[in-house]
Amino acid sequence: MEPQGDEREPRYPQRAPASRRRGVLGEEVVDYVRELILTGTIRSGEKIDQQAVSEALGVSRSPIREALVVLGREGLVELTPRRGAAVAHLSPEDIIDHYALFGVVSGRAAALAAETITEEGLSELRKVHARFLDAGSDGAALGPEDLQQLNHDFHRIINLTAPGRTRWLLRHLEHSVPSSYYEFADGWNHAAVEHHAAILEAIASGDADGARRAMEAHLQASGEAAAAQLAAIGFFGDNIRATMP
Amino acid sequence: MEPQGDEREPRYPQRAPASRRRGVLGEEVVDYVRELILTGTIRSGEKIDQQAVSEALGVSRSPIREALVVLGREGLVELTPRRGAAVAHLSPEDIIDHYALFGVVSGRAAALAAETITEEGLSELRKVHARFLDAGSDGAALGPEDLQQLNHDFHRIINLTAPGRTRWLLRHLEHSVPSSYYEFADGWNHAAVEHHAAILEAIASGDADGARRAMEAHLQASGEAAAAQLAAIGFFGDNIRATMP
DNA sequence: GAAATGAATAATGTATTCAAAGTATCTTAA
DNA sequence: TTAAGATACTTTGAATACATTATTCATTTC
Repeated sequence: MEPQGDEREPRYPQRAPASRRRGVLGEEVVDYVRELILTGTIRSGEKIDQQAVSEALGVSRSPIREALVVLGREGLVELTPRRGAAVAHLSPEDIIDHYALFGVVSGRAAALAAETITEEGLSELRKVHARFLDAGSDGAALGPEDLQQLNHDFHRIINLTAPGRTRWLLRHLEHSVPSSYYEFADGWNHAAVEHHAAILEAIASGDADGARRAMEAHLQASGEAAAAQLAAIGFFGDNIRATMP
Repeated sequence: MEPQGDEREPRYPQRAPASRRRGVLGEEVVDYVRELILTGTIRSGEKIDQQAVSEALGVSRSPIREALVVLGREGLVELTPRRGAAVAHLSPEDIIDHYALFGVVSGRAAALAAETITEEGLSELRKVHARFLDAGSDGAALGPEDLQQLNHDFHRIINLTAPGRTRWLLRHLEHSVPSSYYEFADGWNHAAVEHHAAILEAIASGDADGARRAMEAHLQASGEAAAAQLAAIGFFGDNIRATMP
């Protein structure tokens, strides 16, 4: 097939769709392309070749198009009417802003949690936080994915007290941005533990406004860490221009 | 079912796509279906027949599918893997919640406006508000659409001070819910004028937190009005069951 | 008579085809 | 040599075709 220089698009790693079941192909394509974007494999502003993705995944262009429409709605790709799709041109400020939004919505959830969380929920929250705390202090046998999971659980318990639409928006805000906290920075987990402690304390004492503020601060810090991580992997890759005459 | 209903789906009003330009058909279908949902033409939980929509608009099913995927992301439509699309099952509480989210995000924009709005922006805002105020007091020759426009302008000026992603989210939150304020209720404009006055005053005095709270209160009231309007048009149409034997 | 089984029917999801618009290449003139 | 224009090629967006799955409805069985 490629004897010599048939370098169509070696950029898109081939991957067989996890499940061949009809009806979910589009979502799998969404995940695939989103990962390519968030890992910096395809850079900001770069065009997304429908046929290349189609060949890489071994599916037709129909699910590809639907996936690109979804990612367009998420704001990760820009769709230009007759010119196709390209990776959205997102600046570090956009990431910060996105996390600030994430913050005000999560803050609302935290405020609601402070008012309505049950004793069971609170004890669950304390348990998760304790494990998170231990992992940071004594270097327990927890891998970065475990920390990621604990962090996720902490937020999930809080968000469970929020109404459906708030949870729905939180899910979307979380997915359309890098969430691999364990990749953020070295000191990140330490900072996150302190943030979580403040959030937990406010919720436990029924301080809705304090919980809101603590959560907003936490997400703001997360945004800065996420922007830094993205910069590190070349997500904002404007350095291309710097190397070009 | 209709007694002699050999007609396929008389529910979908035929409509010629406004522009035949390639590349925007999908968006037009989105608008069409969204309007059908928000006007209560198709009820909560009702199935959306792709072919019927396709025939009503005179386009193929491809743009229909893309539109349904978009509406699924907006939360107005529920997509079940091999069972197609149905109008999302939204409760009054969901509408209230949606507006509460709208409120916290708008509140962030208002807080930013209080800190960063320019003199020009502030004077624009005062001008728009004055016209809105006049329309309410002396029954000026302003139609409901004009009031709607003035209300929209008021918010737009505030939101212009917000970063790009915040504006982007606000646009989406606004579109996926009824925004015909002039249809809300009789006293609505009067209430909105008072809310706007409070927002304007807080922004003008640089009171970020006050602007945020005023905006949140405004959107919460809007949510209740919107839920009432939706109930009035039968959006939550569970009364069907009551009239059926 | 109600539940269950199976075939017929319809609708969905994906692939494929086709026409229009974009992009690149080549030619020609200034 | 560069700029402009024409032509070939690519890619997109929409339409159509096809295969699979869901739904309906008649028939059978308990």
